[in-house]
Amino acid sequence: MTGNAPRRADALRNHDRVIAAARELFAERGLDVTVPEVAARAGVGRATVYRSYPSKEELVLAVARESFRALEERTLAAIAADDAYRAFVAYLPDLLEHLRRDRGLAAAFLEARLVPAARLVDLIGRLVEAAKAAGPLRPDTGVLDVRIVLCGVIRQLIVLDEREPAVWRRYADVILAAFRS
Amino acid sequence: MTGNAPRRADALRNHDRVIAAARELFAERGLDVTVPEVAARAGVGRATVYRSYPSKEELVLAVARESFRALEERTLAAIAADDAYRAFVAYLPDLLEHLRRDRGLAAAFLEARLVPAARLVDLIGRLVEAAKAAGPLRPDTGVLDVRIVLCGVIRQLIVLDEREPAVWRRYADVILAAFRS
DNA sequence: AACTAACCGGACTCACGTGTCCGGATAGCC
DNA sequence: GGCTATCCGGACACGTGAGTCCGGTTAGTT
Repeated sequence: MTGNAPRRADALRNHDRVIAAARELFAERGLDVTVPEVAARAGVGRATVYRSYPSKEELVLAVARESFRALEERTLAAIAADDAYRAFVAYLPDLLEHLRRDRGLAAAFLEARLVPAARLVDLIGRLVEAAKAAGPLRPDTGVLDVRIVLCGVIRQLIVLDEREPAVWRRYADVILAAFRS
Repeated sequence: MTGNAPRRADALRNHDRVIAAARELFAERGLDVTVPEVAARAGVGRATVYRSYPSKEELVLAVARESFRALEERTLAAIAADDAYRAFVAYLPDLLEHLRRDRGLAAAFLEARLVPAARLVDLIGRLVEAAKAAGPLRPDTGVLDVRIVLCGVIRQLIVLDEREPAVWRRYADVILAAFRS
């Protein structure tokens, strides 16, 4: 790690295989995928996975970090928009579509203990506050509503294993209605 | 069981202790309570619990059955009300208050595989349909919204361990807003 | 008071998933 | 082509919770 000694070629190749397998499996089936399953799909042994990522959480973060960063950027852009309300209205279906496509990302998003997830939820809270000042949202709306309503609906869509894009789109609209005054 | 032979006094006493302990623990902490914990609180051994209830699910049902029946009755009454919309508006905070008070009941309510829970959700769906005909609800609202929005918000309130009555009351209102057109 | 059938509960098995270890194999260098 | 540091992965240790079993005990009857 620190000494960044040149790692052996097979180690690098296996590392790539592991993260590719994890990316696929997490996206398809969420974070309940077990480490042995990831190892099997990658064609390596369990211990090889744990060598690159000391715990399953590290693996999850490695896979999801980029997606979180992208979502954060979109959120910041929406907050900074001229009309934060319109930006929020456009943002919601976009967010849900991303989460629908990647079950692992959605599951990570709902994991309040995960730092990037908590940060993103806070940002969305700030977006709601900004939107409130620019459009017809409930005056008492805040980050708690994001945590309860937005996260609750997303969690339930996952629990019920809903995959239909139209259904997810519809709930973007329903969530918006819940926030509106 | 079948021969309903007169059970010994100590067996009946232990049975009562077990169900009382289960009722308390489930209400306080939900269904994640383990069977050993129930046994310990009841002051009996594990096997004694399994004698009365062959599986944990049976125990849960035994504890929750009465509450489900009561909720079903209230739901049916609301469906049959003159103004189903007003009945629905009054019903929601009432339902949430019951679930807030009994975490085990709330957890059971969210367990779609549990027959009484599924039946209650269906009934609430019928209530929504009836209310739709009598008041300003979205025309495309139905039982799916109950499953996603109502159950989602309740699940998230539990996940975040929210216990404040005022917060639960507020979300009864927010859910209603989500259903409204 | 003695006897027996029923009950009690500690100890056990089983299943599953995370994380560790060490003997064997192999890549990279000389 | 040989040597060694590094990596590989099957086997293992651990923790948790559900559900079972059997020797000891006690309630209820005669």
